Amino acid sequence: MKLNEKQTATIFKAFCDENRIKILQLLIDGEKCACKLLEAMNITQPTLSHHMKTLLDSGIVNGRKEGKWMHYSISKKGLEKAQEYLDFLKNNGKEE
Amino acid sequence: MKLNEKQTATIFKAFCDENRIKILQLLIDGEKCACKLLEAMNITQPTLSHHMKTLLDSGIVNGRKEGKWMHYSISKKGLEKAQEYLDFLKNNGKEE
DNA sequence: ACCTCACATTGATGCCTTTCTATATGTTAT
DNA sequence: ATAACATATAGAAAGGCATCAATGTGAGGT
Repeated sequence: MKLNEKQTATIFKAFCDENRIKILQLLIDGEKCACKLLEAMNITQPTLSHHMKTLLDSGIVNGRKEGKWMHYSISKKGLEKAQEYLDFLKNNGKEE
Repeated sequence: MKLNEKQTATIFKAFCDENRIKILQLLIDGEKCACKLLEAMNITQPTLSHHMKTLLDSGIVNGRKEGKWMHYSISKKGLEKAQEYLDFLKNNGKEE
């Protein structure tokens, strides 16, 4: 595994907050702009922005700017990285 | 998915702390007792105990008491639960 | 140019987590 | 019984994180 402990923790930060899980659920059926997410959640706009930053940093979510809108979507690549780590643990440290 | 946001977050708490990742790495090559983990880590015994509780709560680690020793190991079942959730996200909310 | 809208950033506050020391619990050996 | 050991728990201090109101930025529209 080429990731260190800190990097690994950063990836999984995406999944260890209730509100971020809620956001991921909202993104399951495809890309959404921040304003749509905000409507669906019970938090203020700066709080959403904060969580989106965490999600982007984790690599689990992609961001795309279009005019004044930010569109967010789940990153399959990011998910695969997380999955790789779980597989790594499951296979006793063998890389597959 | 039968898990709510809180439960999901609890599972992934296992992976979002640097020290807990280090502990998981130590458990990769099989069951270890708390004292062995303590030797390998740079933390005090109560701190280790705290992290082990978090790991047990997440379901990612199993605990087995034998005399005065606690033996910890990675739970394949717990890992699979985490994997299921990642698959769920990856497959746009389809259960496989 | 100006205003408005969508979002990010700043700074403050409260809470939750990590960490420690000290102590309790439970187990084994003497 | 008691001593020694392994681990858990309690309580406190420190740091980090989530949250908010206020403000900044940057894009479009008038």
